[in-house]
Amino acid sequence: MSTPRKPAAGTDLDDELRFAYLIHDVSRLRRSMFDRWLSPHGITRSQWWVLAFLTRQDGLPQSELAHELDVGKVALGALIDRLEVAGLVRRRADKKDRRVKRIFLTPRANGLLKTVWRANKDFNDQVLSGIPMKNLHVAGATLDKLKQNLLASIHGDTDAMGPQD
Amino acid sequence: MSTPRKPAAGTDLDDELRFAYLIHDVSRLRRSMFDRWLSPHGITRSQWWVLAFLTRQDGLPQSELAHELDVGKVALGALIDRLEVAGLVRRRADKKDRRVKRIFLTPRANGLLKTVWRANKDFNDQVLSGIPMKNLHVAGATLDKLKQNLLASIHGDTDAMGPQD
DNA sequence: ATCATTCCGTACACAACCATACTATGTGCA
DNA sequence: TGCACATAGTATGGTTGTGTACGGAATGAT
Repeated sequence: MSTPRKPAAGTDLDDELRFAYLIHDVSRLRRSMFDRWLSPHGITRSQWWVLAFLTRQDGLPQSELAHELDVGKVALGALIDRLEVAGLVRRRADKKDRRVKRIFLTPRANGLLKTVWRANKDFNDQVLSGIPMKNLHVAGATLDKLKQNLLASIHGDTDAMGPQD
Repeated sequence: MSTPRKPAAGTDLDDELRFAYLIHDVSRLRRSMFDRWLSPHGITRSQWWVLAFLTRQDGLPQSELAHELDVGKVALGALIDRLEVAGLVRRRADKKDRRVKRIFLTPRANGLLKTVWRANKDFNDQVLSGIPMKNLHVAGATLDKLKQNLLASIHGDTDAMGPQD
């Protein structure tokens, strides 16, 4: 396996930048479109993400939820605040450990979620239309590798990454 | 044109979700890594992005800069505020049109940029390492198509996209 | 039992982004 | 000229996210 350190000989800097920019761009576009699309429902993408996760694991402590969603405790706390005000979730104290507050969906949230789930699927269908399955898989694998590289650079590889002072 | 509405027959919902999540994830990871990496330099990724663009076109009006960077006028205004405080850019009034303020890099910014440019390249090299050129191109094309779909859904196609009430 | 440590959630401060509304200025049309 | 309209930048307020610091509660060691 001659996996070169660079993607390939002759790769132009602009190619790399273009790709980095594309990811950033597509991600931002998708988020903003989905947010706009979601706005009539009265929730945001981040809020939806929280609710969606709770449909699979209701009653999680805030910390675990934050970890699963890969978001800070503070950010999640603020999200829960708004969701609670909107009547979509409820905080309930854990009886064994008085530090933790578990988050539960309300019936109202369950109703909303059903609508949004299907809508999310339609959104994905539309956005992925005209893309051959094969390309989707190659792109998926590429992004996966990218993700691994990024994760790897968090752990041991940081000395090759920056000033570090 | 039989561009199917779905990417391909048999595409699983989970495939679509996985891909959407991958983009989101990779983008966020990359941003956060780069931000962390950039922090010793005293600027953020967004600020760096502004400066980088100015190296190619110094003296742009705020509005044009905002358009080029695809960010709102307000967001850019706030960015410029901070960059000005940090002594990295300067606002100067246009003589012909007293409404516009043109943004210029300071010498200090030019020094900083030189360092960050090369570092950014190293970062990209590292993150893209082990990815065959061919895959990068396929993934690029896929993301491009995705972007076009997203942009298209802004204009005419919204009736297939959501509740719209 | 007490003390240090660790963990949970929150408070606070800040960066970034969006949408809307506003001021000041320029432009075009009657 | 004068008035409607468009544009540049700012103000304001809301959402999401980060990092740091803090109080309350559990835990482990002595």
